[in-house]
Amino acid sequence: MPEILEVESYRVRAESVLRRAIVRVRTPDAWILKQGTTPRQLRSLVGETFVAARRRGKLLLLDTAGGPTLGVRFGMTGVLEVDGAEGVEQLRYASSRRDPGWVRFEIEFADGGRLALRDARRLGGVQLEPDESRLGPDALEITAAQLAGALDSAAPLKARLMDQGRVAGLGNLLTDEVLWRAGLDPARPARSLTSDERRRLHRELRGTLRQLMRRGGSHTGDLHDARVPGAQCPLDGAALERRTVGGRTTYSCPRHQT
DNA sequence: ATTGTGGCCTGCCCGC
DNA sequence: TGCGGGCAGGCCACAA
Repeated sequence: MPEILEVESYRVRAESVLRRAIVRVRTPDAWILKQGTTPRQLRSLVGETFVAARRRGKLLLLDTAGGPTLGVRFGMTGVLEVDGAEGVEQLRYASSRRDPGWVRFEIEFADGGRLALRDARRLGGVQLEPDESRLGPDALEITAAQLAGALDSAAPLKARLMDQGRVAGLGNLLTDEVLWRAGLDPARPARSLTSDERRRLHRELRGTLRQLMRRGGSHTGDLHDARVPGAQCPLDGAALERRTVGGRTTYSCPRHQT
């Protein structure tokens, strides 16, 4: 499940394709072309070079010098391959199989290298000129004030944190981990947080993302192994609650998340 | 406008 | 051993 941490590691890896001439674009699966992007438009990348690898939330952005910007989304099982290697060593739920039929999009460079999207479940996507303005502030950079703005809502706290238009980058696992660490009930109305609780959430959000980045990804959280039916809270031993919040399976501790 | 719901996709895992 | 059903979840269309 590529969340912000995995996509950031893809972005770093994608920097190695900058300034390399694009000689071929393959689009074997038209399904993953989004927002009306056509194979013909994508072939206009031939002759260009990428000059910057950016990221906003879970969206990877590859800018060309004079041509369009390429946007890549990874869905749940998407993997970025660069010159045959993967940007993330172990993606939970993403099979490590290298089925050639799972390559949905591929760019070849003059030196023989390549950049490819491999996605077993086809939930990822590729498009030219993605609308970045639809995304909220990036979760790795978000300020306390921006977070407070994102939480001005009656919607459940978790739903708001996962709304990519409000905060960009958090998925189901990271959100559960952050709220568990912050001791906040995912189902609480977002605007019910006190200023102390908002400060705590902001601090835990930043700390969690940085720590899990160093550990190796969204699946390395302290709550992660307990996100199974019947497990106990790793913090206080209470029986974890499993429910649906914001449309997503949610694990939380009824004792210390209030 | 805001919030919630269902569906898409398909590999994987569990129980029979 | 094979098979069916449920599940995973990012994202989008649509409903209320």
